[in-house]
Parts: sequence; C-alpha cells; structure tokens
Amino acid sequence: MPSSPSKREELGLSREGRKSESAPVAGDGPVVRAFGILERLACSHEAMRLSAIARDVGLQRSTVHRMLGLLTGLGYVEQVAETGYYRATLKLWELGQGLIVEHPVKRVAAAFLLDLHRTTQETAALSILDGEEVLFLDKIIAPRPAPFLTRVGSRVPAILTAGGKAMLSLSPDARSIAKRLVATTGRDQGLTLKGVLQELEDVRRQGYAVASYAPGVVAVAAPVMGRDGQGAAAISVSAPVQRLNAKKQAKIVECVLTTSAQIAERVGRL
Amino acid sequence: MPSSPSKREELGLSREGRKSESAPVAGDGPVVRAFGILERLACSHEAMRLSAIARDVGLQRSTVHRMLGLLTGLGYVEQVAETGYYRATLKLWELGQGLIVEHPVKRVAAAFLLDLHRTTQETAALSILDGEEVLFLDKIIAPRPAPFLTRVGSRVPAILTAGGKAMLSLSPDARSIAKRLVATTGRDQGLTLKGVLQELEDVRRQGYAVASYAPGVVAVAAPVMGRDGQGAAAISVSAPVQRLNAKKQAKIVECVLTTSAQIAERVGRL
DNA sequence: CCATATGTTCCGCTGAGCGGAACGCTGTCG
DNA sequence: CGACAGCGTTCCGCTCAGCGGAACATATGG
Repeated sequence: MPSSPSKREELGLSREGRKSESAPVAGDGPVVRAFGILERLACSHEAMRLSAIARDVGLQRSTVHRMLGLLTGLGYVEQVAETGYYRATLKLWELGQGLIVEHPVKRVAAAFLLDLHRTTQETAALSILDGEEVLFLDKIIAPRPAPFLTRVGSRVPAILTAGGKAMLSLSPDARSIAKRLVATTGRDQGLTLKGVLQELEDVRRQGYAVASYAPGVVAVAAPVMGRDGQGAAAISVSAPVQRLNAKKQAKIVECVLTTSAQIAERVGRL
Repeated sequence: MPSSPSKREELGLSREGRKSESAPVAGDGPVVRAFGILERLACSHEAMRLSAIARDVGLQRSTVHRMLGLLTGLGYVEQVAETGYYRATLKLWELGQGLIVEHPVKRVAAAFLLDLHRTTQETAALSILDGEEVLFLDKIIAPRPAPFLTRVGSRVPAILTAGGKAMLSLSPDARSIAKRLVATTGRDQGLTLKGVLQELEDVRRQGYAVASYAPGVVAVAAPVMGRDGQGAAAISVSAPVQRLNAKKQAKIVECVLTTSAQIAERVGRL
C-alpha cells in the first residue's frame, strides 16, 4: 500500500560548515529552498548576514530576503536587533525535543543509562543506527570528561564507533554498508572490507564491541536487541585509557552487557 | 538598520493536539503550508495517516501528499513501511540539538546546574523568558523525582513558575506582560494584576521567587542577570513539599542565589 | 568624493504548487 | 456477493506565490 517516489537522499546535516555552503538548493521548489536556508542558518552557530546566506545557498538576495521574512513570521528565524543579522531561534529545538522525548528506546534507556554511569563512574551513551551512520541519542558524561568528539545529536560513520559495530554486527545488510563505509571513510583509516567483516563477526559472537574513535578514549558497547533480533540501539561506556586497566574493562564489559539485556527486555514488551 | 514587516506571531507549538489541529494553514503560501504539516506531524507523537493530516491542516489530500513527498525527500518525514503512515524523523531533533548546544547561557550554566543538583539533592532547572512564556532549557532531575508537569523544551506561562517570576521581576515590560497574562491564563488561577505586580516587586527586592506550578512541588528560583541588568535566564530548584522544611528551603534559597550569581559572572564576561 | 557591498523595494514573468476529479484498492455493511 | 465508503495515489489545467533582474537607499572605506 505505501509507496512514494522521492529518492530520500542522505540527511547530510553538514556539521557546521564554517564557510562551506550547506547545499546549493537553487533550481528547487520554494519549499526545498526554504528548508535549505533554515538548515544553513541552524548549522551556523552565529548570526549570518543576508548576503552570506544567499551566497551559500546559491540564491538571489531578494529571494532569500523574502524567505527569511516567511521563516521569521513562522518563528524559526529572528533578526538580531542592532546588526540586522539573521539567526535561527530555538523553535526548531523545541519541536525536536518534543520528538525525542517520545522516542521509545531513549525513554526506557534513560534510567538504565544513569545506572550504568553510576556503577562504572564513566561516560555512558545511547546511540542508534541510521543508514551508515550512528546517531547519538543520549549521553551522561563522567565528572572528569574525556575529550570526546561526539555530542548528543551528532552523527558518526558507524564502523568507527563501538556502538556502531555492535549494531552493524546484527544487521542483515551489514555487508553492503561495510563495503560502502570502507570505500569512503575507511579509506584513510586503513580499513579493509575483509578485516571489518571479520571484526563484526567477532563482535556478534562475543556480544560486545570495543573501539577508540576519539584518540585516547576507548569505548565498550553492546547492542540492544529489538524483538526482530536486530540491533535496535546500542549502549556504550567510554573512558580515557589512563583510567582503564584489564580489570576495570572487564567490569565495564559486564555492566554494559547486563544493562543492554535489561533494556532489551523492557523495550521488547512495550 | 534592520527591519522586516512580518508580524512574528505566537510560536504556539500546541503541545500534542491529540486531535486538535495545529493550525488551519490553508490560504498561505507553499512554504507556510509545508511547515504547518511538519509541525503537525512533529507534535503528533505517533505516525499519522495522510488524510488525518489533511483534515487537521485543512488542505486537500493531494496537496498534503505532494508536500509529504517533498518533506520525505528532505529527510524530515518518513513513511512507516507496513502501514504507510507518516511520521517525523529525528532530523528536526538533530538540527535543534545543534542549536541548543551552542546556546551561550545553557553552555556555561550546565556545570553549575549539576553542582546545584548535587548540593541540594533536588531537581535543578534552567529556563529563559521568551515573550510571555518560560522555556525550559535544561533540567537535572532528582533520583526520586516529583511529578513534574514540565520537561526540557516545554513552555509555560511565565507568571506560573518561579523562574518566570524571577525574570519578569527584572523586565521593563513586566507590567504589560503581566497584564496580558492575568487576563488570559490567570483567569482561572484567580490572579489579580495588582497582586501579581506586588509579588514581582517583592521578588525583585529579595532576589528570588517561590512558586508551585505542579501541585505538591515548590520551586525556588533566582534570575541570572545579564550585563544589561535584565534577567537573561533563571535557575530553579524544585522539590516535593514532603521533602521540604523551613531549614532546607533556606538552604536551597542560598544555593540558588549563589549559583545564579556565579553563572551571571561567567556569562557577563564572555 | 567615488567605489563597493550591503539590505530593501518594485514589478513583470513563469512554473511550482494547487485542488477538483478520477482511479485502484481495501475493508465493511446490508 | 455487490454497493458503498474511505483511503492513497495520479492526472491535468489553472493561477498565484515565488522568482530574479533592476533600481534604490544606505553604510563602509579608500
């Protein structure tokens, strides 16, 4: 019954383009353009001048001006009073917050994540697999935090993180995803398809994954099994190598495994 | 010299309309309609059928169909495979998360909020004043949480919360805001303009506010002074009345006051 | 002072979006 | 079983929202 043409391409939030354009949306319809402008603004972190936006999205200044008027009317954008620069408001955040609050996995996992943090005294995180990337849903950072590269709401290529490997190890299309990932992001990491698949197999067998995405911090992750046997999500504990020894790592592995099982059980019977 | 016509009306996220329509956006341009549909979907919490959306938003089914196609292509919406229902994706959340992470006040306040929670052992929250409403930016909930009505990302009429009063007490247009609020939401609360203004005056003098928005839980809040002397934000501590006595409340007041001063100092010299 | 870049307004043109109508499908009721 | 109702989807002619070039006003600054 369903169906829909629309090619549903990559999300591609282009994390903070600094001066890179988020996408030349010229040639599309008004709706696409409006979102292009809003996204550019949302990624910017600072108020932008009209012409900067126009340049980035590749549209006429007059067009951008009108669009910004619409977006302002809708409450997604505001002008800084003195400078006249444009800036995204928090309305987007409000909307998004309403979404995440209702997310079933994140909902039940929250409490367990807190427990996990308390017993290990390290950073605990929850992530899901979306396409070839891992999306961080929640994170409880340790008092003395390690220099993490990820934050809640950010994306990372799946094979690079422990959580990503954990979920990939249960995915039926792991092979094709791994292939593409090795070809693209794995290029400079020196990853081989064979090696990756072997590792995923190991992960699947032992039930947890280990990885070091940010330099100097290692993460241990276990998949949260959905009722379909695939990995619905992954929980992980990350700690700087200095604070880690064989014994502590073993303990963390154990905690992560039991916690993931508990979450899976609660998610299973929703 | 900025400028811009656009009336910038209420945000009005219409928290979970259940079956109320988020807005009859018919008669507007494509951009406004697209956002209307997306908002409706984002507030829904469950996947919706095409015709339900069309009814709520007051548009032709064919129109909604095309719009949903666009939104799907952009990655903001997806179809549930089996049922064909439509649902908002987490892209909105990702975008919003990028915004909030960079929010200056929330950034510096986060650590202090955690301290505040640790020393008081109760729920600590950070809110800002937007128009006549208070918007909750952050919250650290106590282990045994009280039955809160608010969540991060939600809005509440300003006079009803401790944080709102704290910020209002420093606002130059407190009078006009209070007037409108008393007329609307204060109607059933039995608030009088005179009483509210008197209370705000008291709050301004003593530097903190007390309120009980959710039944059975009282909150103590202090404004975080911006460099312009107005309240840039407010921090608050909430606790169920059972856990509260005069001595503990006094301690909380003290903690909240010192914390707000510390944050203000750090925010001031950014 | 002119030169440059910006934000803003104006206006004729055009195609993206519009919505009525029709089609295929799936249930449901008589 | 056929009639019916509601749904998602597709088609198509119409039209107005959006388009962008051009002109204008207003800073910056050399």
